[in-house]
Amino acid sequence: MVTMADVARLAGVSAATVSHVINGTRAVRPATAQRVLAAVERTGYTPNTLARGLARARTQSIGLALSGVRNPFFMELVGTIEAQVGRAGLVLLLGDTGEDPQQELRLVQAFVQRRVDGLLLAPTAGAGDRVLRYLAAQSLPVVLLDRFASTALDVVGTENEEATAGLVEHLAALGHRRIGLVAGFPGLSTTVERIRGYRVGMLRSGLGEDAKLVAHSGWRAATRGATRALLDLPEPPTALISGANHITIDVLHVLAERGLRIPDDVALVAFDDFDWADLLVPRLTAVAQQTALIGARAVELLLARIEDPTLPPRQERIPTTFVHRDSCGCRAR
Amino acid sequence: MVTMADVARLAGVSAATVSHVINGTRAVRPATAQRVLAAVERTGYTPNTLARGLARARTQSIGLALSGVRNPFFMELVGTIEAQVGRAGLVLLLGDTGEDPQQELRLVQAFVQRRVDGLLLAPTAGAGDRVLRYLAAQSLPVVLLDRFASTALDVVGTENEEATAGLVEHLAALGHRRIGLVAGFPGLSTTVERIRGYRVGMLRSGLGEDAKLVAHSGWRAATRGATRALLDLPEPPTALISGANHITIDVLHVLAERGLRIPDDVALVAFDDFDWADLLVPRLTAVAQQTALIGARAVELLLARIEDPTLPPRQERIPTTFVHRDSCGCRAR
DNA sequence: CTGTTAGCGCTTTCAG
DNA sequence: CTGAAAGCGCTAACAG
Repeated sequence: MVTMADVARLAGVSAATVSHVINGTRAVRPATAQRVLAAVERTGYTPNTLARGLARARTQSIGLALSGVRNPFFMELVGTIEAQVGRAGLVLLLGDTGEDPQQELRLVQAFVQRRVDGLLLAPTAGAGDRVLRYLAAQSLPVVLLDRFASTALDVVGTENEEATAGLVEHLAALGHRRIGLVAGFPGLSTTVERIRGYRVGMLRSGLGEDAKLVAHSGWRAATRGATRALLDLPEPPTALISGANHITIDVLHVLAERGLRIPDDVALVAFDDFDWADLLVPRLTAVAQQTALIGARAVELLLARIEDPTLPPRQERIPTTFVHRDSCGCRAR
Repeated sequence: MVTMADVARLAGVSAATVSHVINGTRAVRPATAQRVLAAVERTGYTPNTLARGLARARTQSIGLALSGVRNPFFMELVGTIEAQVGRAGLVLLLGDTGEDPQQELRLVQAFVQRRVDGLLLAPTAGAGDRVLRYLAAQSLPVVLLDRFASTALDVVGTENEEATAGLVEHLAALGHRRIGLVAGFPGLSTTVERIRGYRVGMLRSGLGEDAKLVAHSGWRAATRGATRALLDLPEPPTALISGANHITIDVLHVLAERGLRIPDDVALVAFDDFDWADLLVPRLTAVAQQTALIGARAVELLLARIEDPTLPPRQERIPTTFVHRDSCGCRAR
């Protein structure tokens, strides 16, 4: 591996000069610069970012920790974030928390050890304590993704409550009285907020609260079990709301396995939209998160905070859009 | 930020000793070790991986470069690879090539500068030259993903040709004579192999070659256009094969927009399966790639090569599985 | 079993 | 406009 010293020798200058022409960090006589550049070219020199990072205490990299296997929504987010980060000339370190606080902590520590300049994190449900405290101690620029787990940090996420309430009201307006919710991973702020939104919607629609109508899911098997339990109620719901991306797929599977027709036997609306949602029969009515916006905004906030760590914490709610299709039973449009 | 020297001072030992107890790299008197560990604990010391990497010429990180936005299949791959890499105690740097050779080169260079220990790359179509040559010059452990773009490097990918031929034969056995193919991104080895497989299948089935029956797609708009063109042929195909993941979604959209019924108006089979493929009506018949296996194997090969860079190049073809459902027109099972 | 001493490759004062 | 030199924080001989 060719080093800066090699280039310096070949160009007949000092390492300092090489460094400066490479970084454009001080004026260099054009002729000298030319020789350096030529030497770089000839040797195929590539700066060693480790050494640079060590000297500068800046690595031009940021960490992203979330739970992707669990959630297609996050995989989309990874895409938009990677693009954004790349455009800023930074490199992305990616890790999967698996929704496990232990793993999450390990991951975040690994990132810290790598001296990332900033961190994007979708905190796990149990995270409240450990990771957030650890992060605070590191005074590392952080923005939380999707989940409002702290008011002391920047957070970018979706407006969950009103969106879910809207879903309920839509169903209620169609005459549904028993509306079930298959809620997301327990303990996440998104889950909590969507459940709250569901309640608000029920109340506003003059429908009582019936705790039995909200099913608490977990990992895949649990989600299907919870859905079946809902359908097995003495008085089963006539309409279902799926609380998230991956849940929708499970709900659809269960409905199919029971031979229930949508929307006639049971209407369905979902939180989170898909590429292929209008390929289903009936086409899926859903609330869509603005993934690209969320990702872009999160990166912006992080870069700003890296620039100026003293900024007051900002919490941003990105609005959803309602995609009115047919599974709600409207024969829409 | 607390440094190793701080810990050493607090524990009343030399930095060398601290280093050795942390890395378990030489025997240390238990009592001493205890003091060091205690000091680490008290100070909340976190090793600086940059410095370590600089000294060891090893970063415990690997780079992954592919085109995710373009391809859900790759996003799945990212998931399995991340898990595998994490399990090995390494960190993953992720970058998106956008199927653009320029961007790909920049990305790979960024990874090299970061001194990743190894690289996983799904080379772009135009990559043959630049990147691969650059990589060769770096003598960096590399394994290519999905695309057989070099015989000098390790490659892990799917068995494309026979799988596609099988799809054709399946359709032909059902009586189809005009079978169309919506091929993938031009120039990729996967695309080339699947087209070849298509031809083989046609020949074996006693169907001639008709170049007009294979549509060459590109980015999204192009894919839909190509599909429409196929359907607008004077003698349109009675069956369609989708050449990849994302193409299937576009094909389905076009079919829907034309009001064509599957499989009656046109049968459809696809390369690549989905989570939700059996939620469609009719359920989609497809050839599934073993994503998890591909990812796992790629990481294994890379780790092995990092251990021993002199290994001869290995090229592995992971077999596909045929998921027989209804869109082919069999009313299967 | 432990400490000293060189680096690893780059950046950045401080002089000139 | 340019060079010398002192680190950045850690590892790894080399001595004891």
